[in-house]
Amino acid sequence: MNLFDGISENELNKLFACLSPLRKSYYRGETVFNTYEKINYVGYIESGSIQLSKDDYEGNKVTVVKLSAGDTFGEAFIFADIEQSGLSIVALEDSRIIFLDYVRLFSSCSNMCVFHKRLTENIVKIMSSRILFLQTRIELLAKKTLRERVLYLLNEQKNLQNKEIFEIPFSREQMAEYIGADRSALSRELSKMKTEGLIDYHKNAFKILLGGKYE
Amino acid sequence: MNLFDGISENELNKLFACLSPLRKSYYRGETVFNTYEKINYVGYIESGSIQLSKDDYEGNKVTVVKLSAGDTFGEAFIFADIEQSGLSIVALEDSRIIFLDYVRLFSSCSNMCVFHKRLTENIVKIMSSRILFLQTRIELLAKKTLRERVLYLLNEQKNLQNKEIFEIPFSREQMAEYIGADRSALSRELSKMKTEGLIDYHKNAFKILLGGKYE
DNA sequence: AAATATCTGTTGCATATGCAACCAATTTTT
DNA sequence: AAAAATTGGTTGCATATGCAACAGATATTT
Repeated sequence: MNLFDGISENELNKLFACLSPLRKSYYRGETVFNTYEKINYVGYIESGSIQLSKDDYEGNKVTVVKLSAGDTFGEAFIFADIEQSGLSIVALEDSRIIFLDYVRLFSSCSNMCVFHKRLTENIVKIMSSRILFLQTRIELLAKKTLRERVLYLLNEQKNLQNKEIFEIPFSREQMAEYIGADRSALSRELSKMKTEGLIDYHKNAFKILLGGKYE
Repeated sequence: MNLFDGISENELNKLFACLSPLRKSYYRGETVFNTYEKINYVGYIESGSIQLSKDDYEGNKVTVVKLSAGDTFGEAFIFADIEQSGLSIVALEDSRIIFLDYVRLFSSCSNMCVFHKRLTENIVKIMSSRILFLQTRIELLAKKTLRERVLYLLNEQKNLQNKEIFEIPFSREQMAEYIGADRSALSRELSKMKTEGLIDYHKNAFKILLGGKYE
C-alpha cells in the first residue's frame, strides 16, 4: 500500500502545491529523527531505506521496523500529542524522504478536497496494515520458546514470499533481535533444528522441511 | 479518545440516521466475532467490555487486548481485505455494541460530510493510539527476562495511573499472559522481587520500592 | 593480496523459566 | 453455610537460553 495510490502524477503535483511538502536527503547512517524529537510529519520514503528503533532505559536497542522506498512512517503520531516520539529513525542507505505536515494534511482546503480525502483514506489503509503487522509481531513475541518464534518467523516469510525456499531479509543479529533472542542462542537453535531435520538453510536461504504440528 | 468525540448529541442522531448502525447486545461470555469471520464494521462499545484474542496453530490463546465502554475495535480491518480476522472477540460482561459499516463510513454522503470527516479523523486518532499501544507492548515482550517484563508492566501502570500504589487491572493469569510468561513463573518472580525489596504488593495493588536501574 | 573489520557458528556455564503437581486462599454456586 | 470452582502461591525438575569467549568465514578497506 502506497501513500499516493490512486492519485495521478498530475493530481499529485497539484496536491504537492497545496501541501508544500519538505523533501530531504539523508546519507547512510544519518539520523532522520532522534528519540527526543516530536514528529509532526508523515514521512514517505522516495528512495533508500530506514530503520525505526527504540531504546529502553538500559540502552538496549529494539528494532521496531525497517522500511524502504514506497513505505510511510510517522503516521502513528498524528494527533497523538506526544512530545518525544521515543523513536530513533536512521537511514540504512542514502535515502530521500518527503515530509507531509500533519496540520496541512488534515486541514480542509477549498480546491483540493478530493485528493485530501484520498490521502486520508490511504493513510487509514496504511495504519490498518501497520496495526495488523504489529499484532502479528506481538503474536510471535508472545511465544514462549525460541523454536516457536523461529518457526513463526520462517512460516511468515514462507507465506509472504510464497516459495518453498525463501530468503530471510535479516542478518542473524537482526533476526535474533526481531524475535527477541540472543544471537548465539538463535544460531544454536537453528543448528539444532537443522540436525533434527525440521528445517534446512544455507546462509539466509531457508526451507521448512517438516511441518508436523508447526504446519 | 472516543470515536464520537467532537460530535454533539444532536449531530450524532443525524449521523446515525445516515450511517444506520447496528446495535447489538451480548451476554457475558458470548462471542461477538469468531476467528473465521470477516469484520466489516467498526465496533463501538456502548457498555460492558470485551476481549480480543488470537489462537495460534497450537491452540494457545494470546490476549491481544481488553476493551471496555467507550472503546473502539475492528478499525484495523478497514480496507485490509482480510477474509478471516483471526481474532476471537468475546464479551467479558453483558455488553452493548454499535457497529458502523465500513462502506458507509467512508462513502461520502451529500448532507453529512462534516460529521463524516470528523468521524474519519477520530478513527485516525484511535488508530494512532492503537499503534502506539502495540509498539509499547512489543517493547515489553522484546525484553529478555521475566523480571524486566514485569518491571516494564509495573512502571507502565504506575505512570498511567500516576500513583505510587497502583492497581494492576489483570488477574495473575492474565498478567502472565500479557507479558508472555507462565503463571507460576510470574508468581515466583513476584515473590522473589518482593523478597529482594524491589517491589511490594498485596493482591493487585503494587508499589515499586526500588528503582535503581529500573527507574 | 594483505590487513582489518564484521558476521556467524560453537561451546561451557550459570541461571531463568516452563511445566506439573500440589496446597491454600478466595470467590461463586448451591 | 456447605460445597464446588476459581485463583494464586510454592516447589522440584528438566531444559532452554542468555552470556561470554573464542574461532572460522566472509566482507571491506587499505
